[in-house]
Amino acid sequence: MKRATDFERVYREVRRIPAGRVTTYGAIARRLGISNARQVGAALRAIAPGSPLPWHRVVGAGGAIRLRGHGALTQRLRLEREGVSFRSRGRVDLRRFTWRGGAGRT
DNA sequence: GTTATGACTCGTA
DNA sequence: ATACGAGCCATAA
Repeated sequence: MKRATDFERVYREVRRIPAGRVTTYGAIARRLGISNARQVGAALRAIAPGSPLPWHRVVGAGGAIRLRGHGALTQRLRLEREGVSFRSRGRVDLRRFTWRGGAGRT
């Protein structure tokens, strides 16, 4: 039988993040039992442009946007449109917007 | 098989 | 706050 690849599992997890919430690469890695956060980033980097996947809801440790260039702006704009506010230095206010999934859903 | 790459993270300065 | 270095390790070439 065919088992889901790590990438697929990452995508599935990202899809569960509700609008207006964010999570981090490291948190997803931990949740899925993936050895390092870099792999989560690799999965997201591999998605096709225009994918419906809400990839913008994944940020780096401390709420930092890790994308560079144009992508960073797109991510911030999308998040702000969902009501996610940023603190200084472009950090998401994780205290308020981190998605605590699994335990409570939504 | 080997290298190179990186949307990570953390510690140190 | 910024900068650098070092672990990290799956994927792609």
